[in-house]
Amino acid sequence: MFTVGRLARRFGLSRSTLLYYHSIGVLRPSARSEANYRVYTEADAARLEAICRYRKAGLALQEIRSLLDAPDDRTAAILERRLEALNDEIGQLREQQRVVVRLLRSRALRRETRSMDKAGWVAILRATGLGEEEMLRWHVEFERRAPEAHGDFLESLGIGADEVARIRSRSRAEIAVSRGE
Amino acid sequence: MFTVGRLARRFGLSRSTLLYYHSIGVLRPSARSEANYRVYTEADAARLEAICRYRKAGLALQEIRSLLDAPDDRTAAILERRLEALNDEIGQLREQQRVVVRLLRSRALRRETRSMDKAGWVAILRATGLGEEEMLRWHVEFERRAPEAHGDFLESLGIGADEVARIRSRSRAEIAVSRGE
DNA sequence: TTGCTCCTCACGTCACGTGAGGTGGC
DNA sequence: TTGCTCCTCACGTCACGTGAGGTGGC
Repeated sequence: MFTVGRLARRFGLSRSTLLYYHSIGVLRPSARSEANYRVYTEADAARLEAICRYRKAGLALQEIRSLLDAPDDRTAAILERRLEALNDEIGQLREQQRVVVRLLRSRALRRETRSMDKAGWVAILRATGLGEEEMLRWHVEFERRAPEAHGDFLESLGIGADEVARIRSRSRAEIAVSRGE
Repeated sequence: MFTVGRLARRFGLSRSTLLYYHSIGVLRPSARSEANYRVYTEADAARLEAICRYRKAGLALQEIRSLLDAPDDRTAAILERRLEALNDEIGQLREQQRVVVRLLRSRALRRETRSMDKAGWVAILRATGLGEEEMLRWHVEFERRAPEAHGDFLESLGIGADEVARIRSRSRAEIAVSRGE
């Protein structure tokens, strides 16, 4: 003999789940106590166990109800139908995965073409009228004012780590020189 | 310039879907006509196209809305999160598949143990007082009155096809004898 | 009396579908 | 006038979760 809360805890469910199961008639308590409490018997618990098994298979509660209340010659057919439905659902999620991957790729592509690589930047700076010396000056200023951002920027151009390190150390050397060290 | 119905048809959606998109603010028409009709522009259509793409990825409409209205540096993160969620969901459905298969197997097993095998039948018939001769007579009767059912029955006992064939041909031979052939 | 469990509504969720009752344009 | 589309509520779906307001047993 159980009350709702006890039965719920025994099966790792919430009380409101059992109240819902009662309301839709898939699991009705065998009796009521004097104080109008729901009283569940061992037979009710056994039924709940079956319900949980079928729920783990993803069957709808209405289906479970008709399955438990009807003779079980339909059970196998229902389970096989569920198997097919699961295949469909998994296929749909796989399709969604493909869509997500495509979206990620197209975004990466767009960013690649939208953002700049080394050649593009050099071209712009040169068009602005900067020579080799001014470009070095530009790196030095960038490194002096925002060294981390400078590093991030260089890496975002797709330059190798060693070249990034070379540019930055050369910039730092120039900074030291300008300080008279 | 489109009205709801037109735009819906163009994208293979229902009118109520667009009404719903309006109500939650993910796609608001740019204007209203004199008669209070929703008026959608090409820009709205472009936005709807993006919405459909993200929906095919299984993103929630709220997420899509914030994704479209915010700068898109969060897009990649959201898509990657969706990819993980999809993996989880697929995993859960696979688990459900395993449960269904187990249920089907256990049902088959239960039926096997509930139903009879050859030894069980022979034991029952022998306990009923039948000797070898009467058992042959029983097969003969069964084969005479319902040959297909006889075959099904023998196969249901898990007997090999060759033994089934032997039993039945012997039964048929007896039938022929009893007819005086 | 204090906690605890119990009770019965009733509303919210998500992405729509489906009327109901009424209006506007060809 | 007849169809057609349009409009705005409002309710239903599925499996619960979450209060709200109140009662019973240790």
